[in-house]
Amino acid sequence: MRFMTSLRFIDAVAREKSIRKAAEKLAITSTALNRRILQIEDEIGQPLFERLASGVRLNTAGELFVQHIRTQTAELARVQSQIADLSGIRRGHVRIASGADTMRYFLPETVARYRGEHPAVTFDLVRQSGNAAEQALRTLEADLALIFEPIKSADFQTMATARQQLYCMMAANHPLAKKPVIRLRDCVGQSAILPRADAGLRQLLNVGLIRRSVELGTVIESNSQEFLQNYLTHEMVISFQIPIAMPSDLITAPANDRKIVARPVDLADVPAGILHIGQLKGRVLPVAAAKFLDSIITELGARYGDDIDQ
Amino acid sequence: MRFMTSLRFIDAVAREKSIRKAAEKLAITSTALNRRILQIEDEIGQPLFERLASGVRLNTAGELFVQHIRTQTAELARVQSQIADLSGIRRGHVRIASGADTMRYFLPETVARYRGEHPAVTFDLVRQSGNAAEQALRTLEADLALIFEPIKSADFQTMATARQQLYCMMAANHPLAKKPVIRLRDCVGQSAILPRADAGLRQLLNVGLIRRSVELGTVIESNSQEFLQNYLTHEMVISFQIPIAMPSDLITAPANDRKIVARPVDLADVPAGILHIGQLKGRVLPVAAAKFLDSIITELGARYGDDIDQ
DNA sequence: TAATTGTGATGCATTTTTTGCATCACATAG
DNA sequence: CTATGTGATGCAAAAAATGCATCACAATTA
Repeated sequence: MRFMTSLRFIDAVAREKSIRKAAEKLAITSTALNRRILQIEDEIGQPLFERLASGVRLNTAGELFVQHIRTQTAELARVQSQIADLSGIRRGHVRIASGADTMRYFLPETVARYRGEHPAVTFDLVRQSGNAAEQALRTLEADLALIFEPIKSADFQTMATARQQLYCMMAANHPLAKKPVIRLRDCVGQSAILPRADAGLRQLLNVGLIRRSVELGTVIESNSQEFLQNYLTHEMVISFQIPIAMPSDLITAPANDRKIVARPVDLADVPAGILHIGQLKGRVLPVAAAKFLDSIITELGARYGDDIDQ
Repeated sequence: MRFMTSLRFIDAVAREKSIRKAAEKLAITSTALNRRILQIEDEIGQPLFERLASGVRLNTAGELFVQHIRTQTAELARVQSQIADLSGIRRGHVRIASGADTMRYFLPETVARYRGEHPAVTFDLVRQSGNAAEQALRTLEADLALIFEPIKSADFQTMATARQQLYCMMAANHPLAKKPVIRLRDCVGQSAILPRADAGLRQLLNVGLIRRSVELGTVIESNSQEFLQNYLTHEMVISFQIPIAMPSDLITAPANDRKIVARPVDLADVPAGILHIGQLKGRVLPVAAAKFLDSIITELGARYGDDIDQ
């Protein structure tokens, strides 16, 4: 949209904190960008940026104005999506900020199904921590966030939650694999490979470990879920995972020819964690995003039934 | 604001329902205006206007987009006002839609006091019927509305109300002037001059007249309050008015040297009417408008005390 | 301390965009 | 059918945006 150009440019400068850097990203010269900014500042009647030797920084007026730019950009996207929806073919763009848990299987499957019905809808999927995801909602870089952690921001509006019981993962020939349900005391002395401390799953597990006074032999920490899962076939260790981050047939299907198995951890030891699906409070989502949110909720309902709240 | 030009133009065409007429109002050629519209339609991906032989008309997409333009324009005004407020001197523009009642004395006095404190704030005051005022809020042509009538729109957010008792007005030497309180039965057979049927006051009076089975000799109807009031000194007739539409000292000050007097109508005959002060539901007002609303409420409180609700 | 590097601002020529005139094509009213 | 009004379009002129070269300033580095 042509008339948004100057506003987009200002937003870019605000994010880059430098006119020259922003100009490079925007594929124009710093001269042109600088002039657009001076022009807007002139029309506003006062500067939006402080000029520092190292670049620029938003002043108070700039903060207000950039916030306005971001909400207006999001609003425009919503209206465009609404208009596109009039023609029957749903178009639009959905931006999702989410943790690694849902990026593995849940989102690929859910997005694929949605795109099967609405091929003109495009997606941005950004893997981020809970904090960053909440921030992305606030700066309107994301429409939806899926967060498996306690929610910290008051601006987060939870649209649905899914309870996720912790599962213990291990090679099929691991001694613990024989038990249908794992108690934490069974894990004493076991070597474990775990996600890093900033993951919601790790926090959940820690609660149980402290409560039961169990210590694990943590031999590896990684923020790569791929690594953790694939490592299980190479050494006799255990790991933990929540259902949504596991292949959808891992729990339900018989484990005869599997190399890796998942066993639930007793809820008395580790309570179920909560996956939050939400948006920025008070925001009206574009049609495509709102409908995809419905799609997520339906999918969660089909998978976890009673463990879903809306 | 330069970047709003195309949007402003589209809004103008939507209001004029003709590109050529809008172009004239905007002081450009129809060619330029037409091209801007075609460009935006091209960017949106579908037409916003239906082309008729008599001009243009918004289609559904256009309705959505123009609504967006109007809210965006209002939002921009709010942000600008907020930014201006940072510098200490309050700037801004307040647009008020109101009936004739408050235009006579109340608004001139209240606006003057406010401008005394904030000379950089400018005003638009549009005298309109209740319906039109509600409509003006909806199209974002007005920030505030003062309506002495039942509210019809669900989009109207009442921020304050003031109860207004009906007063009977007459020349000081009129026989009824001796009574401190007027009963409707006192008015039987009196010649009366009244506002037209679409005024809130007239509707209020009618309720009482029907309830008490009283008929007035209505000799003149007019929608000019000036006319009604000034006519009282020329013929022995009565009229009716609410306090807010009377000079502020008419009720309180002694009537010794007055040519015109006001006497309250018994509340048992005619209930008090409600003056509604409000804005478009859900809208965040510019600083100047929000503060002026405070000012109105304060002024009403000072005048009518307990008869104010917030 | 002096040189270097990185920043935003600005004059001038160039390119791109917007505008206005003249005109077309079409619909409606008389 | 004619006259009048509407929006659309080709083309030249006017206006605006852009890029290059360069300046002035501050912070960092040698």
